[in-house]
Amino acid sequence: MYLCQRESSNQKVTHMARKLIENPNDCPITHSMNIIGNKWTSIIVYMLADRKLRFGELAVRIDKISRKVLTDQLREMELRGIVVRESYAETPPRVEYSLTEKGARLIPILNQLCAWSKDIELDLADEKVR
Amino acid sequence: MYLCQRESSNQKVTHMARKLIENPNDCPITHSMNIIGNKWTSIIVYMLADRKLRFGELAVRIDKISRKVLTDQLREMELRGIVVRESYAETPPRVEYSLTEKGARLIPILNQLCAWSKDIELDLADEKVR
DNA sequence: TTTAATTAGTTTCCAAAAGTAACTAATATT
DNA sequence: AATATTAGTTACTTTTGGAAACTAATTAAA
Repeated sequence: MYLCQRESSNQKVTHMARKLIENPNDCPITHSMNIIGNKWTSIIVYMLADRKLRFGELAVRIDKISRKVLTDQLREMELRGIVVRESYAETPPRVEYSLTEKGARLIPILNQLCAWSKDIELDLADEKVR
Repeated sequence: MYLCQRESSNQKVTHMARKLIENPNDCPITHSMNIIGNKWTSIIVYMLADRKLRFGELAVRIDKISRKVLTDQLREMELRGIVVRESYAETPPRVEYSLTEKGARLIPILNQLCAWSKDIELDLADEKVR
């Protein structure tokens, strides 16, 4: 029930591990949520829809994401086969992230999700409280 | 940037408030993630697809969810207009949750997500480590 | 007539995930 | 020698999620 970091690119295995929902019956929605059930994964996929982006480009486009969390998410997504990381031995370093086929197949679904959320009359709950 | 609990049904306002991603440009995917970007919301919606369910029915169907988190999620979803809570003054109490129109419109999207996740060859990352 | 059962939650306390800010390595440029 | 650049790390704090025991109100059973 843990997704465990293995050797990937040139990172050490720092035992970052995310707790997954147990899913003995292979409930597909549970499986889906174990992959994209967090704040950032879908946003990252969406940002990569058109073209590959460098780490820093992702960071500014997503704006409020911290570099640490962006790194963590990208690692997990790489492990899941949603993104590909390409690192160039240049100075300063260049690292590009792009969607895999599997990641790309999420895009139309995310578009529908966007349509769904736009469809929604601005409700009270969206107000900023405190 | 906080979603704040207001009077709902007969609960007191215990200042449970969830931090939302700031979204000044109304990015639709960010908006979506502020609504369903967590482990449980989609699973709860999916469980309610066919019919209304009582609190306890949801709890056993979702299995590993804790009662506290289930309560929290349902409150937030109610606030968001995704579910409706109907409480009957019986003993023992009966409380039923059902999807709103808005919630129901998520179902076809979740079905596609399920198809996407089933489509995926069982990858190494799914192994239970530790 | 105390005792148990039922349901929809709370409460307390602890673990895990997300976030912040400062720091680093390896050059290239000024 | 100092500064800039990029893709991260590190150490730390805050926020969220989770486990387990507890409660209220009433009916049913012993």
